[in-house]
Amino acid sequence: MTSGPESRRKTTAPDTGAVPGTVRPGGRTARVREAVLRAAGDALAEHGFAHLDLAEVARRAQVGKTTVYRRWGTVTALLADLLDDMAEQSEPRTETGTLLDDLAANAALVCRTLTDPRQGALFKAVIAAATCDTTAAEALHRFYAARVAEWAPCVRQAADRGEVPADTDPEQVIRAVSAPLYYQLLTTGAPLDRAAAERAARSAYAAACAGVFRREQ
Amino acid sequence: MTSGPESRRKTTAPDTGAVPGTVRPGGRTARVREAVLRAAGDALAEHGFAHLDLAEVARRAQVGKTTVYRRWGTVTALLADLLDDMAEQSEPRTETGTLLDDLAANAALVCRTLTDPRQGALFKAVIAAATCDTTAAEALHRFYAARVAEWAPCVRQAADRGEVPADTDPEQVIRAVSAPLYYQLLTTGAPLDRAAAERAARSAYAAACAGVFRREQ
DNA sequence: GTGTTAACGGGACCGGAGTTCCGTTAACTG
DNA sequence: CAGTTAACGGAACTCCGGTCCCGTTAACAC
Repeated sequence: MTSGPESRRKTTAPDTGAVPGTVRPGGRTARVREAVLRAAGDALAEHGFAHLDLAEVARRAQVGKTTVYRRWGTVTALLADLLDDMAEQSEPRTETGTLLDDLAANAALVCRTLTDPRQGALFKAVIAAATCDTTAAEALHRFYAARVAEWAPCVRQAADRGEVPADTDPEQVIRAVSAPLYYQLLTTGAPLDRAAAERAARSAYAAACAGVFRREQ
Repeated sequence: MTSGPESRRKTTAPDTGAVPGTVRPGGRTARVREAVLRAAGDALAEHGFAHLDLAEVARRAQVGKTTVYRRWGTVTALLADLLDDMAEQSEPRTETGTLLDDLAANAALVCRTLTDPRQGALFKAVIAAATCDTTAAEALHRFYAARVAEWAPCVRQAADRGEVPADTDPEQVIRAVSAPLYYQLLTTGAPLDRAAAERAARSAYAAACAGVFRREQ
């Protein structure tokens, strides 16, 4: 009863089940992706997550509405892709020689990122998306895991120098630097300034020295 | 040219500009509000912020769709009202006698709240809403300001006892307890367990003792 | 170069969120 | 206990986000 595969052979390919953009990722496809991600970032910085619609993104990117829906489908999926794209352009870690200064540098970097109108808006949006969508949440976890892993070595070096207990978990220290900054961004109206960054670094440093972040047992 | 106020006097009142529910807040109006807030909480725990629509809330609450749109209008406004409602039912602070234990009690409370399926979902949703809507953001700030103010006294008492520097800012200490818990909830997949709460309390305590949260100068 | 077909793009289409209209119910006043 | 009218509720309507269809363009293979 099934119509044979040779019947109705059209120029339109049968669905391969795969996501569009994976078989011929060059040229036009790459240009479209770039334009859409840029437009999405712009729209996000203006309207925020709640009022972001794919049709408008398509318009801004001068790309067919259908294309955006076919390749990304949902706002959260687009955000996840945007975050993955951004993960590739992270500033390299600086090394100062002391743990406190390294942490301060990290805090300043986080602070700068969250304060930047464009990046800040993006992060807020992705966090919002992550609260209600698994795909976005996983992208966010991946992103922070990578960032934390990049900065962890400075804690390991400090442990070698004897600045903190030898069995200190480096990743916990790095997260302790970011936590108060994100918390302040989300739950208070107060602006993220240099003092807040300084405090975040000193707080994480004091806790690490006190042995709060030592591994279990 | 304006039609006089006596012309066309209908039974329907002219718009007073005020939000419905403020002039006759008793009886039916109160019942409607209660039913809608309950239904909104239920829907939120199920679908999350992104897929919450007011029509469904109205259906669950067995209330006219029009009523919900008239009184709240947007999802974020409804969330703000829901948060204000929740702010009234906070558990009272416990007093243990030492700062570290007080902070641990606070951390445990926050942890319990965020872990609870219903309250946790609500908080995630409100945070998401706050990232893109001023009304929700203000409600969130009010909420945390109240919570922080409730717990601040334990730091003040500790300062009197000499546990921490006298010019320690109590609110910063309390926020330092919550920050890592919220950060973990949002940016990692790791579950919020007792150990995380314990760490949050000890970290804030160590930093406070080290004088990180002293007021400017 | 030529051929295949992945990927794009315009336009018609559809469903449901949000609005408007107006009649009904019941909260407050005296 | 009436009278006034704030607030509710059903139903029709509008508008637009998201989908579908199908023709066009151009990436990759040879």
